[in-house]
Amino acid sequence: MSRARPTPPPTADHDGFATQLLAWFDLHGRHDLPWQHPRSPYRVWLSEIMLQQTQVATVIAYFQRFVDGLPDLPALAAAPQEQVLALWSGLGYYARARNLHAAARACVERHGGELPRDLEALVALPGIGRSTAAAILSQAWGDRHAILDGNVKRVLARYHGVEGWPGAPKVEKRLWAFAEAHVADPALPDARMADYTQAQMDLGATLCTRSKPTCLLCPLRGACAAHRDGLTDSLPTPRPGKTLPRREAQLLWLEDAQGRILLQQRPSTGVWASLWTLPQADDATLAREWLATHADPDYDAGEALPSIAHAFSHFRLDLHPRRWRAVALRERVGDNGDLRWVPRTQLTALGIPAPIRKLLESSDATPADHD
DNA sequence: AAGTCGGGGTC
DNA sequence: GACCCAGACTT
Repeated sequence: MSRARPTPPPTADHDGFATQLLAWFDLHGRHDLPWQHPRSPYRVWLSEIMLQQTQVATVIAYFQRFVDGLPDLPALAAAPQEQVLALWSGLGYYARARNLHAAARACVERHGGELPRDLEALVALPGIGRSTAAAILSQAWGDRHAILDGNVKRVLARYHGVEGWPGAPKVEKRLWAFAEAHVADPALPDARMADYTQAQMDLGATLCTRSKPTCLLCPLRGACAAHRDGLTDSLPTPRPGKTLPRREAQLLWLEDAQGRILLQQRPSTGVWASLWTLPQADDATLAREWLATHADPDYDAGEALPSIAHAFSHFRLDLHPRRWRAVALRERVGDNGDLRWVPRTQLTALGIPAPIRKLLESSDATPADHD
């Protein structure tokens, strides 16, 4: 060792953690998730990517739609990016979709069209980190690897009484050490690695929840430090607070005489990268200039629609939509570059951010006669 | 170590 | 409103 550890190494590793957990899983775990039947490396991989920072209930419908359209790795690799983003549309964190796509193509080029059964090779693929790679290997093949996702962090922080925000590298390193120690327990059979990985996540998702954990039914309560010390409400330590900045933007909703909507593809970097949205301006003055440059109607003739408040992880965005109907674009503008007239029936084929799609679908296809 | 990247569920 | 969630990536 290059340096002395300030904290003692995990010693409470072979204490029945895995044994108790597996016994509970057999009776009370989730055995009917879509990616478990059938369970294949491709389906496990896809589910793990979709489940990054996203809850199971949200993922299920997206997973079904995605595997219906792209049922295996070669199909994903051969698909155009537009289709992949359309299937991901509404799920968020769109870099996951682009990385998934790129990783599939890398597997075709480097691994014979299959997902490699190797931790380092998986981590080398875009979008797959240490925990996701371990989850894939243990669930798809039963290989012996520790995972450390949000569920396991919460379970281990309570079970071992680990204080400090789990996102801090120092705390995360301790949690990894505990996770590895449990996996090294000889009482955990190789044949049960897939169940063991699933069991940890099921416990965290159904009993050891962030608020109001159901300790009465927990198979680990006998050795849980937080339960013993009355710290289940304060562990894991919450993330340090930060106030989010607020931004505003104007949305220009233009429809032509046929009811088609003018959409604009966003740049390949930044928020909503490569997705299709309404043309956007930072303020009303710039919105007026954009309209004067691209189309004929008077700005003030547009219908001001209710504002939309949308929260991102790192800022809040207030969108102010304004709508014009039966618009014609100026010469040399439209259906070129990043602008496209899109019929309403084609909206499902494009990757569109959730609040924009909700706005477009909330309104009548025909011009409103009210006033 | 901090910032970037969505959207929905929960309290 | 604030906080969280089957994280990874960039700087």
